[in-house]
Amino acid sequence: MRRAVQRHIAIFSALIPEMTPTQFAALAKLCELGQASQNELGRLTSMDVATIKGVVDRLRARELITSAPLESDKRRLMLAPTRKGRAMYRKYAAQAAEVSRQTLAPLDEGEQRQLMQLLERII
Amino acid sequence: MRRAVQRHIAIFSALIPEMTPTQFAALAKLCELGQASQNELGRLTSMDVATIKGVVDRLRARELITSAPLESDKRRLMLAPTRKGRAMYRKYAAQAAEVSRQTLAPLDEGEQRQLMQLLERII
DNA sequence: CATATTTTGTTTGTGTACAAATAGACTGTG
DNA sequence: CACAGTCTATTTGTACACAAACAAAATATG
Repeated sequence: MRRAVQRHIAIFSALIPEMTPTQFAALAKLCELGQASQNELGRLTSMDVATIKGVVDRLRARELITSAPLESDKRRLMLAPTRKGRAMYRKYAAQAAEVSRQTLAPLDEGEQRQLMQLLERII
Repeated sequence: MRRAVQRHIAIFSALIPEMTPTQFAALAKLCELGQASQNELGRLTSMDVATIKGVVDRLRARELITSAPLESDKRRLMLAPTRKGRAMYRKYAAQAAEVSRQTLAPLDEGEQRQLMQLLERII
């Protein structure tokens, strides 16, 4: 599994050198949701609180997302993609699908579905 | 895949808290080989040169392995497990198999074999 | 209402993981 | 022999990934 992930990340970096798979995952999820708190986004992308903080910090530093404390719950840090972040997401959405395609390329379509289903079940 | 690896690591940590999966992988491979250069061990465990260095440093700090420059090729750093390292490996070899067993537990035997084979093919 | 508990976020420390630059040692070829 | 190219290891910098400890805010419960 570790090696498979390594290969997947290598393919991602080749096709989308502008950001990491983790950053893209967070940005993509946030674009789908429109907005979310940092903690929510972490849960939805399976990232630790410390990890998501780092990812969010880097996305914010690149002005791909914004963050602001929520008035109604001052603990929560609401995140939203910027125009630039949404543009970045749109730009690479198709490429991201291509990453999956290339990663699974050695398998035929049935095998690909099978692998995905088996992985789902051991999560 | 990332989530599956996360779960696998969590199971590993629960059963073998004394070391990380990466450290165990390196120690196990070195015990199987008897000895190897740092670079060789890195290649055989799919670790980057910088990564294997860190892993080796930590294993050596815990006196699980030794390292010495090779007389016949002064570039190479020959590694070997210590008595303590071999004992550690023996102690956890069965537990490591149990980690795999638990990780794959949601699948029946045929599905487990299938998953392994599919993963092999996308490496 | 008061306080115990939970939730959210931050900080620190350790451990992978990889790229790129560097240095020293070896090998092959002219 | 010389020296160009290769191999091994190190260093530095960036980016996940998680545990543990902490603080502040919100909620639950008596």
